[in-house]
Amino acid sequence: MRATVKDVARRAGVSPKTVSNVMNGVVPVAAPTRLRVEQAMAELDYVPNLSARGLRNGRSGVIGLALPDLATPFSAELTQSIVEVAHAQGFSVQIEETGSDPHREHELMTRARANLIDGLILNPVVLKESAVQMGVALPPVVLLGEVTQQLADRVFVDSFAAARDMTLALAKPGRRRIAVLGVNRGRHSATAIQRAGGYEAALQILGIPKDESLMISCDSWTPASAAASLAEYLDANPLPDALFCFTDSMALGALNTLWKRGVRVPDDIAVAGFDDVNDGRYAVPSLTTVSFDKRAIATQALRLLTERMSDRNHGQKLVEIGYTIEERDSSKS
Amino acid sequence: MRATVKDVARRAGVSPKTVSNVMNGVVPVAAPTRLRVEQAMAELDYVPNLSARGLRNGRSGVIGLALPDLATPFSAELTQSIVEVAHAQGFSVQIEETGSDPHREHELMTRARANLIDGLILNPVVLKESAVQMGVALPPVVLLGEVTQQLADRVFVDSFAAARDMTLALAKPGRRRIAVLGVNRGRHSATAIQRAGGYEAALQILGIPKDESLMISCDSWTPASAAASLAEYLDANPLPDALFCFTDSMALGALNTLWKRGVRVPDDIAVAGFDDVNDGRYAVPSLTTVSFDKRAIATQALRLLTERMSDRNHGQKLVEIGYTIEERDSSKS
DNA sequence: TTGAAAGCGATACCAG
DNA sequence: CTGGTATCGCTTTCAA
Repeated sequence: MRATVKDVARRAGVSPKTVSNVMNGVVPVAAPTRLRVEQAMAELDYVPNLSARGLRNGRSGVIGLALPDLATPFSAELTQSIVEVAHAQGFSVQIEETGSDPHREHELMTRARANLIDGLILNPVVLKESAVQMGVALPPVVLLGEVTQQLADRVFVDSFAAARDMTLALAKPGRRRIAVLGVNRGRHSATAIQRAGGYEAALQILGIPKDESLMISCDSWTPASAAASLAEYLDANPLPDALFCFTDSMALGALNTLWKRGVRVPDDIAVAGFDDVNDGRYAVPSLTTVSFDKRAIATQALRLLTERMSDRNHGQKLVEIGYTIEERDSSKS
Repeated sequence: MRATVKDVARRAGVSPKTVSNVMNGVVPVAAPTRLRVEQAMAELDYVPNLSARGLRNGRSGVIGLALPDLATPFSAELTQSIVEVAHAQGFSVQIEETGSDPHREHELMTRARANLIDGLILNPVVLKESAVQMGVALPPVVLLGEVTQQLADRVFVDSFAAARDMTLALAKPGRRRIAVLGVNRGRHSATAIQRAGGYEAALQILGIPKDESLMISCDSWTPASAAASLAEYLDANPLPDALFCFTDSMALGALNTLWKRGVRVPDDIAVAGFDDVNDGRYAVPSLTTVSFDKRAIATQALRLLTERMSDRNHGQKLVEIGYTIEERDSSKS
């Protein structure tokens, strides 16, 4: 049977309250008393029951992290940062996968309280204003990414500007047929819309007419799906001069397809991605990409979340994270 | 203020017990009563408090997943499988990172009860018998991987045999200088020891004398570390005929280094990895690897964990997961 | 089939 | 600075 505060208190000859004081360290306790209590805790191998504490305090010390696809390297790197930052602040992280399903995104937000979590960091894909509005009593939530809505706090990279700048960077002399990979026809991924928008803005700046046939769709943002989509595309279309993939994962799949067909990168086609994951940096050739500080995202998301937890009523807070264009071998001219 | 069972009960004109019965669905409730209760729950936007339930039941419905490095694609894919399988069984997953620190591994096991979790799936790196033995009252734990100890349940791939078979597969005619990358000098990674052992066993079968200078160390199993280690190695040593990296992540880093130096894969050197991550399948060239079913690992780990939770006293259970050698372009002869 | 009341373990209030 | 006590929300005997 596990030891409780009562057991510790009895063994130390004090009251449960004193034991609690020793643990929480906020109320001062006389040194000898503290020593007796600490010894009793050690002897009994005492471990506090967090369910009980959570019930009493109304906080569990756990935050939720919900991502669309847990299998991607980007998810892994972001998760690592968030877990490490959360841990440093005394939070545990409970992880969820939404599968880009708006219904699931909504359920996670509204039922968060049931899931034993004090707050939620959510990377939504299609979450619209409506989904956030309807929940009257939302838990503290911080959104990650480009979704447009006015209620929840949010940490984001300016995908529009980044995609525009990347497109401009790809448009070296002689490279005018610039394709994008990752357009989602049908589904309304906010990220895809932003990045496609930035791409189109760049074309306008460059004076290149928009060509629908250069916008390659790819519903699942995975290497497998990207490789297949690009292969199918190249069977029916001429090789573009450059290919801007909306994620590094897709870019890696694209590189594989190009290599299989004997297309040389960057000589025959320049390739770029977005996210700057480790595997892109070590791709063959190393991948040009939009880079941003994932640790900063984690830090800011946790800051916003804790601020929201302590004051549920302040206005919406937005934090923008900067980006850089990392030109690597896949687009060197 | 959040609604409680009492509020629901009052509104439905029943007792709290009846509300509880409706939720848990085990004790039969008359249809009209159930309807009234369900309506009351909906009207009050009732969400059960899991801390209270956990306190009462002694179970939180959360399991822990502790991995050495959350940033790797392998961690991501394994996490995805475990989250999905756990979710299907009604468990949430709390994620932790050990950083390969044995002290942290031990702490997670012994303090698991404090962390609000019912059980722990742990992928240890250096956990020795001692670390498991000393905990008198361990929580339900399932270990992942090759660590040798006799107490905790475990799901594993036979790394020794897999490494042996991969080495044999690499040893095509004319390829006798087979190197390995990922040997950990100093630290005692159980996985590294197993894989190095399998490699040496294959050499013996092949009648190739072991050559210490072909065992390249690499403490951190990341692409960055692998790329750097291999570069340093190649500066001082001739190119081997084949390179067996102990993880796909390292292999990707190695491919990058080889490519930068103009070494052709597989013509000049065959390369292989271990884990079969998505990014390896789409590497340039696509990566030969040891493949195994990550979903099966998740399924079996959860089965062992739930069995252990319902019976803390049965003997140690071991489940072996099969593997296959996937020969892809990086080692085609 | 349903109701009343006890109690899981930790904490905060209020005395002393 | 420390002790008694009520309480968080839910489930579970035991009765009816």
